[in-house]
Amino acid sequence: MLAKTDVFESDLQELADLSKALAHPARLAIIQHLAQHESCICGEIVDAMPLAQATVSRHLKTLKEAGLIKGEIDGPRSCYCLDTDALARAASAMSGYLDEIASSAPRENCC
Amino acid sequence: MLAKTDVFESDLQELADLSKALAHPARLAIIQHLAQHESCICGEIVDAMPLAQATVSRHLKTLKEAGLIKGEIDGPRSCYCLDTDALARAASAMSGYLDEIASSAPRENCC
DNA sequence: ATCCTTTATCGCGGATATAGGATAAATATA
DNA sequence: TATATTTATCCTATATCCGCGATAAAGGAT
Repeated sequence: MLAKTDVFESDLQELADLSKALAHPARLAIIQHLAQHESCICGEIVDAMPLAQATVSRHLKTLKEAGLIKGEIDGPRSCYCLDTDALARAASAMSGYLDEIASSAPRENCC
Repeated sequence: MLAKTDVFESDLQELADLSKALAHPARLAIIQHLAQHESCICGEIVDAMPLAQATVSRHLKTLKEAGLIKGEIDGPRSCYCLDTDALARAASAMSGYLDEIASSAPRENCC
């Protein structure tokens, strides 16, 4: 893209990036899985998803690039887990935006 | 897509769709603009965005298809405004998901 | 050293997303 | 009726996303 997005405020850009990371059910399911299970071995995530290993690995990379999860490549095993601080910041940013919208006065005079 | 996404739970699919609608700074800016201004004439939204009219119109369509905004085509003018009920539901769904994640026990034993 | 297991990456094909010029449609106005 | 205004849509180009088979990389096991 021709960098036309640079003209938007950085907080909106960050929130858009976060939304993009959340914009796939597989990634939402991976986050949920990591939250609900002790283990975070990659193979178990793959088994829990109805997708090929390569596809899951790609989603994990996307989540890692977004900073929502952490991963340690440990030889033939990889350990993934949530970045709880980052997720808390993400939740805060998202609810901050949506609450600000929700608290705006309704427009009865149109639509 | 080969309908592979159908295998995910519908609530995750809906949340992913919502996230996708929010996954562009222009759309976030449009929502913010509609929340902050009385008027919701399309032309004013176009003027407020650093994008071409055709591009803004497409983003508006995306938001409308996601159910986040309402629009009335009224001759040569169009009136757009927030669907506050839908946005409230969206905020609830998003925070419900993220809070559930955040409330999961942290995993000190890995990563 | 040779397999075996696990995971990341590459490469391809197909589907979407994004941007915007050009144009059409709808209506108000002169 | 002719014109101007406003907005949606069409079209094209480009970029990104998605899924997955194939392969590479990195250890562990025998």
